[in-house]
Amino acid sequence: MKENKEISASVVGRLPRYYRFLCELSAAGEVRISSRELSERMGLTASQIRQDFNCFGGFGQQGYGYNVEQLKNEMAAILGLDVLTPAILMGAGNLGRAVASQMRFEEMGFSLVGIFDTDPAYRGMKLRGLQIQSNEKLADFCLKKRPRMAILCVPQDKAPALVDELILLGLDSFWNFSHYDIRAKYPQANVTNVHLSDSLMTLSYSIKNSQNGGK
Amino acid sequence: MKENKEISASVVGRLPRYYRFLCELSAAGEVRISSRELSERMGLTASQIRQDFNCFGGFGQQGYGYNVEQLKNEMAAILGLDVLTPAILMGAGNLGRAVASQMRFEEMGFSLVGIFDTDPAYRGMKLRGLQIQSNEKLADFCLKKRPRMAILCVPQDKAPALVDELILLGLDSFWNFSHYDIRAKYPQANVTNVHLSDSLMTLSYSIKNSQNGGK
DNA sequence: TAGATTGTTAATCGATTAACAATC
DNA sequence: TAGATTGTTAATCGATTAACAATC
Repeated sequence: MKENKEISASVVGRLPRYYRFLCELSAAGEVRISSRELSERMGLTASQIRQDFNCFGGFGQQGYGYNVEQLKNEMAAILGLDVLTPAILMGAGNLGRAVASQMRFEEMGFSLVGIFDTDPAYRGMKLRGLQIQSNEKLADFCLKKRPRMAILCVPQDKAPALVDELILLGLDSFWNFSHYDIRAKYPQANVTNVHLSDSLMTLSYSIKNSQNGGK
Repeated sequence: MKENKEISASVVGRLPRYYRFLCELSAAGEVRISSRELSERMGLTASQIRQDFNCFGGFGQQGYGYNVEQLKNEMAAILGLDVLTPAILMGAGNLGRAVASQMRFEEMGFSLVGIFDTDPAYRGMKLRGLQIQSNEKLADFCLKKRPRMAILCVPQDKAPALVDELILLGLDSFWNFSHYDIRAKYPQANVTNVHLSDSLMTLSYSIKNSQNGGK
């Protein structure tokens, strides 16, 4: 793997999709694939695919293409799926519970080790075999289990203080479902934002600006 | 509004965030804002902000800046939030229920008019005052209520056939939480994808490629 | 060897930033 | 009027695409 140059966000953003297609090809028993074939399946150019892969090294073979299994494994290693980062869920509301019960964390480079919510109504409830705990137990828990990543599913106004606390407790990575801008205050943190409402408004834009517009 | 040129996806992707900041400014009672001030708050360049706004028309005034209230309203109109598109939720699993109960559809240009799930276990359950219905009632429902958008929260393998059906029933827009590539088959559909697992893998990448790497 | 397809360099395209004249 | 800030054009930067020599 070429460790020198920084990989652009555009390239990184395409990696999970490459990985997904390679998993499907692998599951379907395909042994080799050319950049042209892959480009047709994925709706990209073959050039882009080769450029993207070559950010990380030459995984192909001239005249042959790429070995599906090998490329899939390379991709998993690049994405860091082979090392599990311990993660906690903060906020066990509708969205938090959906995320906790639905995501296959272990296949995505994480293991969910704790779930916290301030609301006593959830106390005792279990998700994925994990009991929902009070935030009062957070500090102790972090000392013992050393989670590194937090999934932020708390209400907007609770996010800033909570992030401050989590940073103090040694976490440095966030999967952020709130609109709080973590990177503004902690530029060194690893942050991936999921802004569902932004995504929905984007759809509104494209509907109202399509041929049929308002209908 | 300049109706001529197509607006790039990069610009459209920034509109909801502009709108969000303008709502906050408005709520805080701010009357005017300059592109420089806004750029500092948002972490963008003033140039970019002015370029973005001017895709849609000149909303500012030289020497003064922008009127917060007016700009907010313009933004809402551009995003099409003032017209509600009727939408249905397909799939009332964890994620579907979270989305249905959490999103403020009416503030984002949509109204949720129906919820459907094949699983009889959900029959009778209510979300936002809407009863979860059997898919058998879908065709009749669409004839009556004419939903235009569907939120796809169904398992991977159910998506292709379901989209075929929804297209036949007159829907042309999708908020897609599955990995099924709707646009490949229906290039004219309005589609916004939410790929939670891709998002999570992206975070894994940035963690494992940060200074501390694997830890 | 001949054919295929990569890895990589060069060309193009688009998006972002800088600069500044227009003007409130 | 003088100062501020837009709208817009030009310059820069980065990402995508095309081309092709290297090579399996």
